[in-house]
Amino acid sequence: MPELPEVEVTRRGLTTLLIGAQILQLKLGKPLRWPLGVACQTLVGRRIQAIDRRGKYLLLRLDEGVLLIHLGMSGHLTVTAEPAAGSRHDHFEMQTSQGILRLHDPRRFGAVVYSSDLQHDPALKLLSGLGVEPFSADFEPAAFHAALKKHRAAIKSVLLSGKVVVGVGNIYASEALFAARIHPATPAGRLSSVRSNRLHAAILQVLEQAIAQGGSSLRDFADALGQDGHFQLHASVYGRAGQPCKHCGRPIRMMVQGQRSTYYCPRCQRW
DNA sequence: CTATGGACCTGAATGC
DNA sequence: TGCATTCAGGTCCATA
Repeated sequence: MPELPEVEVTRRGLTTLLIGAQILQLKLGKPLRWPLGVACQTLVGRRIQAIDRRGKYLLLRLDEGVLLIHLGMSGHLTVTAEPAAGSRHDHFEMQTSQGILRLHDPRRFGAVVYSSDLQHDPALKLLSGLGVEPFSADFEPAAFHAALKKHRAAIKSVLLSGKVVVGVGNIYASEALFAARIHPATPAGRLSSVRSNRLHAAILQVLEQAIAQGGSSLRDFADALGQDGHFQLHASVYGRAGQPCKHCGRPIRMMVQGQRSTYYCPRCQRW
């Protein structure tokens, strides 16, 4: 679930519920991707002042230090009032004065890492090297085109790498390339400025639309039970191998790039 | 420096 | 029905 839109929707939901909350207790389950990096007891009493996002990382800014949360492949954050029957995949729980923040993450690729100061390891290492935020002023067509020129790999892989722009995951990489009518295997550095501009616009459009749709899961999110949103993704190509292209009717194809599935229309998307 | 493949972990879906 | 294989929304790290 967690591509940038889901993370952003989560961020907004958490912001309305947890700003100003004081941490009362922390509970850890099985190990996540990295250790928390601080004794739980140390964080008790601190307050959540703001919740930001960098790429797919959530940054809970405390009155001292930052809690960095990543949802990995299968992570899901909820806030509930009740202690609730703990599932065996709830690996992080933070009881606050305004509810219990709970990370449910079966695959445990997610992480919760504390940093007393973002200029510090390991947080610095995690956040440095990330590409520009798609919704920042830095994500601008000419700069995007210039950045793509440095890469010889397939445009799909470059989008996924997050080195040029963050937040475009496996689903939206395919979707954005379809919207821009660009073949996923095209070398990134070979895109003309016209096509690069089209991709730039497509990325924004696809992410914005997904966030707007994710808004429907926001209500569920704020729900006391924190049920899963099930907001549907009406994908044009993702997961639609063999089904007709919504534009030309030809069958959508799947190929593997960098061990990830890519979906595309061989007719609408060209080099 | 860029590019590629493996690793991490669990559950659901598919195949025999 | 049971068991093995494949695949899944991410990204760090070692290697070439």
